[in-house]
Amino acid sequence: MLFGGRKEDDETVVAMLASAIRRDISFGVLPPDEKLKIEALRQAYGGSNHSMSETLRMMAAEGLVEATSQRGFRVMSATQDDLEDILLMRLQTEKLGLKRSMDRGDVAWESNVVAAFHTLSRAEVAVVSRPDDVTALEWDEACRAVSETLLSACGSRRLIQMAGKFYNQSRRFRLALLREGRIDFAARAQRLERLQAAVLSRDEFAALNLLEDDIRADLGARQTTA
Amino acid sequence: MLFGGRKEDDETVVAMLASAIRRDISFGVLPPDEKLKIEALRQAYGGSNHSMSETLRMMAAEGLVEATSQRGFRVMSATQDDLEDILLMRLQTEKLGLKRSMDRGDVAWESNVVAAFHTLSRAEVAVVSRPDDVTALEWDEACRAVSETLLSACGSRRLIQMAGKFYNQSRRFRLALLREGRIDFAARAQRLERLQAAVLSRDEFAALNLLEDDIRADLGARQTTA
DNA sequence: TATCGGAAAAATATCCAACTTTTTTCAAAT
DNA sequence: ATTTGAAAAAAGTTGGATATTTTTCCGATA
Repeated sequence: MLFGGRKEDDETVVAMLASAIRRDISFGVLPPDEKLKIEALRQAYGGSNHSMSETLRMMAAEGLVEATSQRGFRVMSATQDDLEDILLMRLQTEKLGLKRSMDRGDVAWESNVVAAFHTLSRAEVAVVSRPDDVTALEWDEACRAVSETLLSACGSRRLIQMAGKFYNQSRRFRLALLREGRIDFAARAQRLERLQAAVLSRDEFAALNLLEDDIRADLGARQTTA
Repeated sequence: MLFGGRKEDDETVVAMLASAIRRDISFGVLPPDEKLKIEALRQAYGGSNHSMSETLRMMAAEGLVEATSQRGFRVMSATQDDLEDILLMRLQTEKLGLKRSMDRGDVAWESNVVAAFHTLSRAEVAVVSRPDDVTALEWDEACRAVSETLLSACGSRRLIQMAGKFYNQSRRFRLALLREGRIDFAARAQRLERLQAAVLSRDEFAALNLLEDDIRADLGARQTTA
């Protein structure tokens, strides 16, 4: 475990186990395709065999873990195909969600968008200067919050859920890019600023293109626009 | 339980419980928003409390059941909003999937499509003449098989999963329409025939429009095209 | 040497019974 | 009518026990 992030507040045991394992998968502590043996995990993370079993079953639904009947669980693979598949789904869900939010969002939504972008800009500065795991996690959370906020006015509960799920699946790849120093933060800052402006001025065409660029950059893909 | 559909073949206990409960939710035996108490379900469907708990947690991920921390589970609501949300997601996922399949599908895919449509046409005849629950279930399965086959060549594992998930969520609504005799099977037959023709002749525009019409009709929504 | 088969070991899946904590219910008191 | 708080119900958790399945490994056979 990277840092004993037990939020001993209100969460249930299964939820705590899930977030710990989720984090370790995101950071690659549990590498792709690794077998997840109940007993071993139980000793490493705590909890009973049942709790662990339920946790893994839950994470299988999230797409972070692969379940095979009577053969247990393993960390979801992270091949080029997976990356492209996740990229496709993120583009589809987030673009649609943003479009709908821009059609429906009110002033309160706009304020939330501004707030989320502001938080992110601070997190970007922090992660550039202090690239440890805690900062990385906070940066990633800020990114997620922006995405979530952008979609929050789309009016479709299921679309939001789906987008969140695929964002979670993409975490591993983004954090790997960060670790390898392959993120151009200057370009990012510019892109995010333009995205925020486009969203607030309700320039749908520009916003969707910028969002697409951002998601592609997030996953290390080539840009569409020059 | 409608009919003790235990497939005592290979499935695990949790899988059997899930398919039994899934079916009872689809048929409305377990109505929307009904509280699902572990102990009561355990007695009705069998299995231990853990098996039931895992089953419900799994079904929550499928979107057929709603889980609230420390407050148990209830059958997912089935409001007009839910219907429209599911409709939106089915349109998005299935249209994109079909488009991609039509770009990529080979002759083997075409053969599968023809086969699936043929099976469905037989099931349609059966469900019109003999509208009992078993026939309804077979008809529904044939519909699902067509949808799954249409998407099978789309090249995106996650897209296929999503589409299947939302199809499952829409089952309740389709079966309700069927029960209430609100399905125009003549129009359906025509639509399906035209859809198959459009798909096979790779007429993307026509195919996507027909698919949209079919999904909308499936969920009792107004048609877009006159 | 390769592989085939089957015993041994490991791991999963399941159940039972008890216990803790949280939520819900319900009736009495303000 | 609202609040309060104790009793009841239900969810969450655990440990241990057992059955079933998968994997591993080793010797026999071709």
